[in-house]
Amino acid sequence: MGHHSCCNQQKVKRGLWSPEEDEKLIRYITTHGYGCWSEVPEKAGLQRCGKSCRLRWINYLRPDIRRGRFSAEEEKLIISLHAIVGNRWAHIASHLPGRTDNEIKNYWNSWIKKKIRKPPVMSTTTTTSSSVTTSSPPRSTAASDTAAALGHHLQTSPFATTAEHLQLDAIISQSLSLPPPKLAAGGEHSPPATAPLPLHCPFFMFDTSPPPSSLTSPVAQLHQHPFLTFTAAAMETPASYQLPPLVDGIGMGMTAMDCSGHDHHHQAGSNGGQAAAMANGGRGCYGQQQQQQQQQKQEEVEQLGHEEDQWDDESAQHLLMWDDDQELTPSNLEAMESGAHSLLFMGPNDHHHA
DNA sequence: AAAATCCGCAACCGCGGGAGA
DNA sequence: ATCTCCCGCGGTTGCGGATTT
Repeated sequence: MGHHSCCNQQKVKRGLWSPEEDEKLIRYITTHGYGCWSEVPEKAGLQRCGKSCRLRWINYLRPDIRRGRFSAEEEKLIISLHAIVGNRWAHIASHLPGRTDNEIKNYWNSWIKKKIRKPPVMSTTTTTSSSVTTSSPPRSTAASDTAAALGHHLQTSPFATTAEHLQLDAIISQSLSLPPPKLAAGGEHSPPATAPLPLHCPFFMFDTSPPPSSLTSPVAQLHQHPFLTFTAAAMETPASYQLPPLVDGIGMGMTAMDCSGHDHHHQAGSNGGQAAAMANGGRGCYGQQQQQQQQQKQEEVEQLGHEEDQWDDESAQHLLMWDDDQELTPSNLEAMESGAHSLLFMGPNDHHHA
């Protein structure tokens, strides 16, 4: 395994940076800038490759870098953005000033993944904070529809333009920074008027095209649900009620997983925490035919040891775990609908895996 | 107290894409 | 049209401190 082309020279140092090296790099960049990274090491008197210098500067030495723990708001933002764009860490980082993609990636891979593995305790007595989400209805907004359409387009079209990516970016930014828009008026499936969803509720990037009129099942009625607008195609396939793809393959092949398992234990999808979750307003939702699979999984989970530390984060309290080897069944959907679910959270996807 | 294990984080690696020759 | 260089990104590794046994 050779090093990167810029690192082929002899005497290129690797590993941790010393304070002296940091100082040299800072001094050089603050006085000269970094026009061409490949030239930086030589001009700065460093025995590093340009790539290493760039990484060190961007991830650690930049003056505007923000260090320390992620705040609750940042955490929610990460969750929401990840639900939309998936593992595009640089994209997510662009919405979190002072945070680097590397930092967010590490954060997600450790902390949030751990949370997904240690699911919430579904208490019947809701907390004060959860009262917001349990009563919050699904909502659909013009912005989310636009984002959904854009997301679908960017995913499916090889000719998507930079402007379209920027547009999606703008919508995301706006939606995450402005107060939740009012619910659309009217509609036979209008949700009850309740408090707006909290910040952490992400968009749904599903196809919002109307279902065939022939569909009259509860599943089909979900199309009218402003918050659960799955594709008609997905709903029409009895064998596998899989969620339609989100942006860049997010949600591909993801299917429903039990959310009210015994002992409140849930497991995210395997393959390194590839999981999605759906809030269910504090209620469990089961697919009966999933029970056996679930039990098997539960046993595996229990063998892994138990969650003594409970998942008490508000933003994660009502997540229904999904796994990519299980199916989203009509009964699941009905249960979700009746529970006035407020959050759909899509975890990392593994569509890159073979 | 020492060894083993876990976990967070910094850094590396490989790949894809854009720009320029 | 092709090649080369460089940048930026996501995935992965490995170090070192913290925690557990």
